[in-house]
Amino acid sequence: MRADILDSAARLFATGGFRGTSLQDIASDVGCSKASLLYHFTNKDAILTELLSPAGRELAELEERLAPLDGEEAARAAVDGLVDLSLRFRRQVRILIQDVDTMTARPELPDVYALTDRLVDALAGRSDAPEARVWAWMALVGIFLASAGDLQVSEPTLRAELARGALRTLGRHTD
Amino acid sequence: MRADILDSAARLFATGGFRGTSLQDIASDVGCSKASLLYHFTNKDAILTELLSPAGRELAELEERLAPLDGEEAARAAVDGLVDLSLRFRRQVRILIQDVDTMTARPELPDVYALTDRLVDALAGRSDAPEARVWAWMALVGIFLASAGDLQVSEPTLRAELARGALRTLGRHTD
DNA sequence: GCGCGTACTGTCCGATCGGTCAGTTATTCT
DNA sequence: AGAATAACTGACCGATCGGACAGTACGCGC
Repeated sequence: MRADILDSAARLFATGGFRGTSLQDIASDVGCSKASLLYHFTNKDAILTELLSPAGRELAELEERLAPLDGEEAARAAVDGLVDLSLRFRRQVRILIQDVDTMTARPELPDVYALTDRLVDALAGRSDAPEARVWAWMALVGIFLASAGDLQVSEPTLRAELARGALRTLGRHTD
Repeated sequence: MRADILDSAARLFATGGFRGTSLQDIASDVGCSKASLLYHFTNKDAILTELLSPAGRELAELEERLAPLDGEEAARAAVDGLVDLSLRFRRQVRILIQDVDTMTARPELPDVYALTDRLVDALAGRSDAPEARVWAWMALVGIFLASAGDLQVSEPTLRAELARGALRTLGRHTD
C-alpha cells in the first residue's frame, strides 16, 4: 500500500507539482481515503521526502566519491556522475523543478529542497562563476523537459548537450 | 493606486510565484485592504494579465516583424529580438517561470500562460528539432536565474551565452 | 470465543484562499 | 450646503486545503 501511494504521488507530483496536488488527488488515484494516506505517512511532506530519499542517498554517495578528486578530473567526474544521476531520477528532478518558487524561497520543506541546492551545487562544481550555477539550473531544467512525454529528446543527445554546456561553463574545457 | 498595486504584485509574484502570493500579501505590501485590490481589478488573474500585457504586445510586434523573414536571417533576428525582449522583461519572465506546473498543465489562465508558449515557440523558431524547444526553455530559465538578486550574471555574458546556444541548437550556425 | 494489533475510513476541525457586498469616507460638481 | 460619484474597507461567504481523531473491519495467536 505504501508503494501504491508513493507510485501515485510520484506520478501526480511530476505532472501537477507538489503544491498543485492535494492529498485527495492522491487518495482518489490510489483508490483509498485521504485518511489512509495519513495512516501510512505522518503528513504530506513525508510522502515527498520518502519519494526523493533514494536520489538523495545516491547524491551523497557521489559526493563522497568526488571528495578526494581535484581539478579537471573532479569536474569531469562530477558532470558525468550528476548528469547520469539526474537522468536516472528524471521523475524526481521533474518534481523538484515543478515548484520553482518553493525551491528558491523555500519557506517550508528545507530538508527536501536542500536536495535541489545540493544538485545545483554539485553540478556547478567548485567554480566561483555564477554562470556555473546558471548552467547547472538550466541542465536540471533540460532534464525536466526531456522527461516530459511530448518532448522526445534522445538521451545521448541530451547527455552530450549537458556535458558540453557544463565543461564550457566551468571553463575547464571548450570544443 | 493601480500602479502601486501592479508594482507590489510584480515584485511579489516574481519572488513568491503567482499561486504562492495571496491577495492579502499584495494588500499588505501596498498598505491597503484586500477589498481595495478587487475594486481596481476584477480578480487576481486580471492583475497578472495586466502585468504581462506589455510583454505580450511587444512579442506580437516582434512576431509581425519576423513573419516576412526566412532562413538564417529569420533565425538570427528571432534570437536577437527575443533575447532582447526577455532581458528587458526579466521580471515578467521570472513570473512566468515560477509556476512551471501551471504553465505546462495550464488548467487555468489560458490567455496568460499562452504567452510562455509563444515565447518558447518563437525562441525555438521554425525548427522541428525537440532540442530547440528544450533550449528555448533553458534560455528562459537562464534569464529567470539571471534576474535573481544573488546571481550577478552580467547581461553581455548571458546574452552571448543565449545567442550561442540558440544558433547551435537551431543548427544554423556553430562556433 | 476472545483479545489485540494492524489497516482503514467518515467526519470534523481550523486555517487560508479568492471573491462579494453593504456601508463609510472623501472629493468634486452644482 | 447638499447631492453625486469615486475610493475604500470590514465583515462575511463558500470552497478547499492539510490534518486530527474516534471508531470500525479484519485477521491471527491463544
